[in-house]
Amino acid sequence: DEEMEQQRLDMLARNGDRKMNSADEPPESLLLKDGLGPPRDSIGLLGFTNHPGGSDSEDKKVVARKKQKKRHSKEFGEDGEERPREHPFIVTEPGEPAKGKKNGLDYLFDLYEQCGKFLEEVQQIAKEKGEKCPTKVTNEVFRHAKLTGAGYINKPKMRDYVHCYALHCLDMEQSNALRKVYKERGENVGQWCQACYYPLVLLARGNGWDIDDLFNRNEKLRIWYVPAKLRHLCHMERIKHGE
Amino acid sequence: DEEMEQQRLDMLARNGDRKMNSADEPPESLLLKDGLGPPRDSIGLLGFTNHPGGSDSEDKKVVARKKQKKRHSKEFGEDGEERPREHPFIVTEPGEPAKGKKNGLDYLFDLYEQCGKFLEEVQQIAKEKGEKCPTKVTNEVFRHAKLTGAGYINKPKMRDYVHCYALHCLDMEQSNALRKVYKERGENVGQWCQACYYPLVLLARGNGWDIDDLFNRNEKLRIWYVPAKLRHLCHMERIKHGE
DNA sequence: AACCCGGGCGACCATCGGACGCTGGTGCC
DNA sequence: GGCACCAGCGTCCGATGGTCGCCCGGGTT
Repeated sequence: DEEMEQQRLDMLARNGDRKMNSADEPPESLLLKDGLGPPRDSIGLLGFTNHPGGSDSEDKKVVARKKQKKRHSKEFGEDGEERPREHPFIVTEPGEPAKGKKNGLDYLFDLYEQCGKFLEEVQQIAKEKGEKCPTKVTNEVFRHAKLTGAGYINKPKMRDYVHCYALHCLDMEQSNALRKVYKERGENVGQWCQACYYPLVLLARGNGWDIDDLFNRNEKLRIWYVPAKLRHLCHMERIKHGE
Repeated sequence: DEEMEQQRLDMLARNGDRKMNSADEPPESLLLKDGLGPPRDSIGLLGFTNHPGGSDSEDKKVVARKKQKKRHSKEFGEDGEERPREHPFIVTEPGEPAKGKKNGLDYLFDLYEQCGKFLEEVQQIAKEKGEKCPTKVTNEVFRHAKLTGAGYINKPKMRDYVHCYALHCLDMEQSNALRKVYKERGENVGQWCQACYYPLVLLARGNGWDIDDLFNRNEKLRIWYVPAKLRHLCHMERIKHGE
């Protein structure tokens, strides 16, 4: 059980790998004006520049990840249709179009709405066929989206930003404010993405630490799995704040 | 799509493998007095003594099932604790104790209540640990039951009789009547188990063919997955009855 | 004791939810 | 053009829901 807690910490920490430049580290106000905001790293989201030095005997199973090989044939046609990668997202304010070969956050959030539509189609089809009817965005929904022409939608992308969409749904004011601040600072998408966790943890605190309930009560959010990272952050804060 | 329908039929049919003795085939009244009851096999539950002769080129993937080896060491102790198999169920009337080395149906249904309790424990634990909280009887619940001393509970057993428990929950009158009839006939558990499907299909019909809704509205049933076979039977009947 | 019926549940499988880091697109100099 | 940054998403993985039929318990002869 203690061992599991350590694994969870490791997992959460890994995200801190993204380079942390201490020189121009943003002030705490980044977390938005509330006096509630703990100092930047107090819940373990950042820091841990690398594996915590303490226990190097703890190789465990977390280590060995097999080398991934992308075929990406490059050599002539091969089979059919290699989709070019989508343009990266940049932090934009609401209504602001993305400049250059980039996509804005309004577009990102629209993708979630599209998935909702695809889910409804999958549900309709399932009911007609007398098959089990999903209540969440499942692999089947992503498959259906891809086959139905939305090849630009895929599971890992949508999973990466679920919590950002959650903030957008649960507190658009705060979501918009966060976008504005991060845009003006010139922060990259990764930083903004990380920053979205905090306001959500605060929202969860105001809801008796029940993040699942927060998701389930919201019409748009109900169909998305609560990201494990968000759930664990809420848990850790609850413990730290003394239940 | 047509191919899938065929696979479904195959699957449903396989159950008919249980020897069908045409000599002493029970009369249609077996289905209980309602005039609604179609003739015994009209929804494809039985019959299909073996693979439909039509397409033998259709080896597909349905065929190759690997040889199962049960270790069942037999040779002295080996490791620890080989649980003896539970006594088989027999059809009993409500309140009737099972004779001989058998278990009665009241006991069977109690197992489902026990699983409900184990689920509640797992939910409590999950909430305390800030982990995802199951709403259904999952593998985790079976694991918890086994570890917590209910070694006589296991997944395939509980799955085998979910629809019987469903009938018990949704229409105890009819469930009790069915038990009585099958008991008096001296039918075995397999026959009774099969017979439980029909009343449920009828119940579903009275609920706009929505079997999931029937499960979800019932306090006790909500935690059990709707068996695929039951869902498909409802679907086939809906189609046959002209939507 | 020998036999056969029938069903308990071990073990398997496709697919799921979930995660991570390799490529390679992109902007800057 | 060359390079460094960084994030899209291919690909992997443990575990899940679901299933089937082997093996043997049990009643009968």
